[in-house]
Amino acid sequence: MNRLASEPGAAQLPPVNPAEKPSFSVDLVIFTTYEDCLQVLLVKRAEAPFKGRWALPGGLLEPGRDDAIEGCALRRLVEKTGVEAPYLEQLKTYGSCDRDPRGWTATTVYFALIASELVRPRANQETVRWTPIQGEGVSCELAFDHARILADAVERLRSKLEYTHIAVHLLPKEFTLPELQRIYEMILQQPLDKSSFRRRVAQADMLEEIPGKLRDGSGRPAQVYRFRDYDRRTFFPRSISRYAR
Amino acid sequence: MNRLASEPGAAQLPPVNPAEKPSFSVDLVIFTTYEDCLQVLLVKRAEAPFKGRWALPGGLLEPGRDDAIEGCALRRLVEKTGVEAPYLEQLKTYGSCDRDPRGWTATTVYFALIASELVRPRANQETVRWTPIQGEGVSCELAFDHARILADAVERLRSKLEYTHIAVHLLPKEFTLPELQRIYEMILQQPLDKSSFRRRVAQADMLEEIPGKLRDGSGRPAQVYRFRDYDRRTFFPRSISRYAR
DNA sequence: GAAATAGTGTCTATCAGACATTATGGC
DNA sequence: GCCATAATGTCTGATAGACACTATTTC
Repeated sequence: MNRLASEPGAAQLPPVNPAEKPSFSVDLVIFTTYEDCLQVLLVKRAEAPFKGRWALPGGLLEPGRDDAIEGCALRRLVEKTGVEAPYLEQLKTYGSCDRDPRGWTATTVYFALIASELVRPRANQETVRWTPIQGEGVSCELAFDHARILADAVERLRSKLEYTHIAVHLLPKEFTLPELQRIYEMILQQPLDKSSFRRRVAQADMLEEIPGKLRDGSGRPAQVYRFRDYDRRTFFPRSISRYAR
Repeated sequence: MNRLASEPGAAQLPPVNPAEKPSFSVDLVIFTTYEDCLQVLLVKRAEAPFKGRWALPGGLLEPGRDDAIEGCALRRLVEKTGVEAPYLEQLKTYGSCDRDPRGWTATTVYFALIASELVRPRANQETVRWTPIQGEGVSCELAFDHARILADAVERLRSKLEYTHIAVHLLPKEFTLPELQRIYEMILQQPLDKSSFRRRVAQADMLEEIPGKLRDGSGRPAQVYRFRDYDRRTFFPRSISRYAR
């Protein structure tokens, strides 16, 4: 509040050299659950830099094509997975002069949750594949700063699982409570008490049961539920980790 | 996972027309507490568009000057306030073709908390000023989509107050518990129970008392505390709103 | 002593966590 | 009947919220 009374705030341009603009892209961390494991979608880079390495899907924002950042993220998500109505949330923006050897770049990263049942079979496992999350990331080396980005996304996902219901977006429209609990345990990597988990879900009042039942290979069939309101955000009063045994 | 096996993921390449890059800027929501009210720093726009309107401070990222986005935010914050070590956190990135009449722009917004005692007296109240937060924003009309951005920042601040200790960054290094409680009440806009508040702070074990005391105009003097660790993030097990009476 | 504010003590309704018990299917 | 899993019931220790009470200063 001392120097520069001259600075006109956000008053920018016209006379800005466009070559001095940083490149601006949108990247995606797309999660699903598959074979009892949290998985992330990776693509293999066909060009230098990091040619041949696995990376998060994404690409340059195209001002002539995308009206807004989120629209760009959604478009690329649909292109990659065919899923039209995913859970999509902005994670963070990463930008510096040294995260890409080609120069100053900024990328806004979104993370998405989709049910694996909705993903259409992939054409080419050589260039696009699901990769299981182990700990904070994946076992292979990723291009650019994508390992860091993925770690941030996994942390955000785990954190939000503690106090929201977003895990339902990893399941198809109809599911059972044991299936939902399994998602939580899989991602949080710890067993949860069944009774407490069900009490918590009931209190949130976010599910409605469907009079039909689902049978399993063995044991008593489980009640099938439907998510009541895909838009409303449910917040739990306490952290779910306290349900750990 | 079906169409385009051609897309090389984040592969972006040299031959992109720089004129098609969106403009990329960094904006700041700088909060302080002052005269018993949460305040935000606004600057008056000197140029069109929105000439004469109040706006959030910020400006274009300069790749030749800033190594990273956060560095750019910190530089502009120091320029505006003189505060060297603020609390600074990335809020969100807003980008679309219609948020600025001049064309496609993206802006990464940071929000900062500083103690009003640390701000050096401003040079020119005509172009830069603190403005009290009322409800979700300020009473005057803001330029661009800054009203929406400010509302998001206020919401984030209130939300984080519920489960973290970030309010200490709005106070000078040494303060009393009634002062800290007053900050919480001011921002959350509800009275809190003194006993519960103190129990909560004690459990977080984030403050250490200084054997000296602070006297007030009237009544018993209050113990002065110092924040134990400005880097460690303290999380509370429960939401603080439950302490409301 | 009165007023004002800081700080402590205590009671209680609530509830998370633990675990036992019952329910319902297949074989 | 047995096994496996789903679903419900019950007990208890911990604690948030409420509020009364004590402490320490100024006037």
